[in-house]
Amino acid sequence: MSTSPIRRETTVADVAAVAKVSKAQAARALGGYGAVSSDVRSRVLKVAEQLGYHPNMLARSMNTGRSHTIGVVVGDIQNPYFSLAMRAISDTAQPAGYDVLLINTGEDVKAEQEAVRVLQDKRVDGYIIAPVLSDDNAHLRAVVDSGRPLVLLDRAVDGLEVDVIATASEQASFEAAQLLLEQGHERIAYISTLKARSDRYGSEKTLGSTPVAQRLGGMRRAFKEAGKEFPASLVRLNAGTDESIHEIVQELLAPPFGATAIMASDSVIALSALEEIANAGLTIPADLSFVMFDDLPWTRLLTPPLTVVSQPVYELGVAVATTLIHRMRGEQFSAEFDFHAQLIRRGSVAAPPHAETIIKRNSVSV
Amino acid sequence: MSTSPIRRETTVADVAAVAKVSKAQAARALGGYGAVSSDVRSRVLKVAEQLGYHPNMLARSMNTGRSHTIGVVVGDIQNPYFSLAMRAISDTAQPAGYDVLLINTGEDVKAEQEAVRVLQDKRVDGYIIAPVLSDDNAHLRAVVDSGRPLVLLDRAVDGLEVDVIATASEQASFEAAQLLLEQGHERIAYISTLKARSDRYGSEKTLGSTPVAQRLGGMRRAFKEAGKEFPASLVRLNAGTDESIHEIVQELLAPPFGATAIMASDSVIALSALEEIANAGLTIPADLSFVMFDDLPWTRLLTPPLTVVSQPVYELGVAVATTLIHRMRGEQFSAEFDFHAQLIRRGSVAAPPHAETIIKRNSVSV
DNA sequence: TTGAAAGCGCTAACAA
DNA sequence: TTGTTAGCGCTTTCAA
Repeated sequence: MSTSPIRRETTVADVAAVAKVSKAQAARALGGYGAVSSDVRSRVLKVAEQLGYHPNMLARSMNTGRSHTIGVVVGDIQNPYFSLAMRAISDTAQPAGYDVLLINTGEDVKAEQEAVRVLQDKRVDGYIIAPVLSDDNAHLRAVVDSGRPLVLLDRAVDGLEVDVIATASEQASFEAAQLLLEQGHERIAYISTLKARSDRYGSEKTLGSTPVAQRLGGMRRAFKEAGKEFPASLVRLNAGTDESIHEIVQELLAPPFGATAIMASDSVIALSALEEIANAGLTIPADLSFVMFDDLPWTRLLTPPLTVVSQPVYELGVAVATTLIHRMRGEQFSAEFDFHAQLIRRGSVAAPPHAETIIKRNSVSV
Repeated sequence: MSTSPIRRETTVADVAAVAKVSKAQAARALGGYGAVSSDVRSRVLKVAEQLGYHPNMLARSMNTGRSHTIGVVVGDIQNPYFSLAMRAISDTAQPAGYDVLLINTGEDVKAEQEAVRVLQDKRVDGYIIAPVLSDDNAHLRAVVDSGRPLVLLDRAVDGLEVDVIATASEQASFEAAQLLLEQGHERIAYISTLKARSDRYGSEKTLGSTPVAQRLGGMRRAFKEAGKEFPASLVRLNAGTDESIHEIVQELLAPPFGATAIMASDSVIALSALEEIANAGLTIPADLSFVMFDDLPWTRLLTPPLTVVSQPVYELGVAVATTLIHRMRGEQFSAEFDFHAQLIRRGSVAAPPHAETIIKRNSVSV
């Protein structure tokens, strides 16, 4: 072996010595700052190349105070919503010279607090967080107090004045509920992973300005306009696991509740719910109507294709990264992003089984 | 404001001063190493708490040489295969005290080289890489030479003796091809994103020990056992974009090639291909049989449900992280992982349109 | 168990 | 343009 396996990495000092210049000059040439004559620069660079010099970013960061790393905290990187956003963040941050330290919390608040802690210790230059809870913010406040920029993805947090990049979904949700109401549905269920103190949704309870709150707001408005009462008992939160979703769906479909339509808050929930619906032997949309949030490619391949509410997830990711980058650079930045969800009508919504008026109308037209 | 926005972070020295102990003792107490009396420790810890002390990991890493960070390089984090593996890596690394620096290469070799460079500079303790190419390894060799452990995910690289965690897929692929052959298919196409010099597959060309090579090997074996010639002209590589996949599918379906069955190398390809197949007005499995690699939840929801080759992706991720962690700790480790893909027969494979013998058999039994 | 002092590899004053 | 000298915040000798 020509190179010993355990060898010290070459440093600026090594390069400087061989190139016969001062450590400072070598550092300047290597770091690309300060004033260096082209003669010295080329000599230093050549020696560095020969010696296989690689700058130690840890040392550099310690001096400059910038790590050129951003911390991203999400609930579940496996969820297509987040992996797409992550892709966008990565695509945007990389060309700007930032790398991404990714922490997955499994939608657990304690893990999120821990994540923030780690990122602070590692001195990331900025944070992108999709917070689990909207009303527990001590750890997020600590980030803000640290003076490093934080941009929230998807959900705002009560009393925290930071940039929030999210999708306006009240209107799309309104339209979805309206569509269902027009078809004769009244018992419309909504299932979400959103963490809440209770699994049930009380209208009095504030869900903050989370997307879920917006969506329920849109639904309420549709019910109000239709002169019907919003079935708050059909809203289910904390739908974290496959099992819990299966249970929820069973319960919603059974007598006391008897949902005739289900709106799934994201694709992960939808997949579990659809599985359970199939298990129950129900056919969409004849027995049950279905709407899912997020427009994934496979929704078009189902029979019938799913009616969905699409969100500009990639664009959201780009926006959140762009905003953060501007903040980290200390630049003025006040772009107004206007992302809104959009209802895409496909085939999974129809009249409920026993809505006589609708069925009558259908039988006439068919 | 009680706290000035621009303030220096509290350091060990600050804590030491207030606690009236030496910097060294404070550091020992805070860092949890060396010998510290319980009296000093508690005093130091209390002061640290009051002052809101947070260790500067950059400084610590510089001294210890360990950053407690692992670098993960993948082609496309948006691909469910990688996002699931990533989830597994994160779930495994976190409890072991490692964070993840994620770099997405977009399946571009230059980006991969750059990624490795960045990770080296940031002094990650170990690397998990799903290499784009199997025969271009200078940058990977540099990693090995640096003395920090590298574990390859999914694909081996020629001449690089490092741990490789991958799925054995020759047999499952053999069975898939066999299933198709039994049904009367001979013009079986295979579409992959694998980067190759040519889009076409020449049997003489070595694909290294990539999963694709294994899969094609399995298919060849099935053809050989059936006494048929393997249609190498129906193997398509470099299927990177939606457009290219659409084109490939169109071409494969048209006269010169006339594929009667398609095997999609991953879910991203499958989605594009299925879309194009639907556009072409073809019905699966009546007009065309279809097999996809990776068993995603939605494949069960299609009509017909897709016949797939499932891979233990999460387990793969856990294994790759576990292996790396052992290596980083310098522990002896030689667990034999035995991951193999598995054919799951569902409904997307049937006899090709004009296979008289099969059709005859069907019409008897139905 | 404690403390003083050196040093990790780099950047940042300051002089020359 | 160059070099000298201090640090950055921590760990790590080495003595005491």
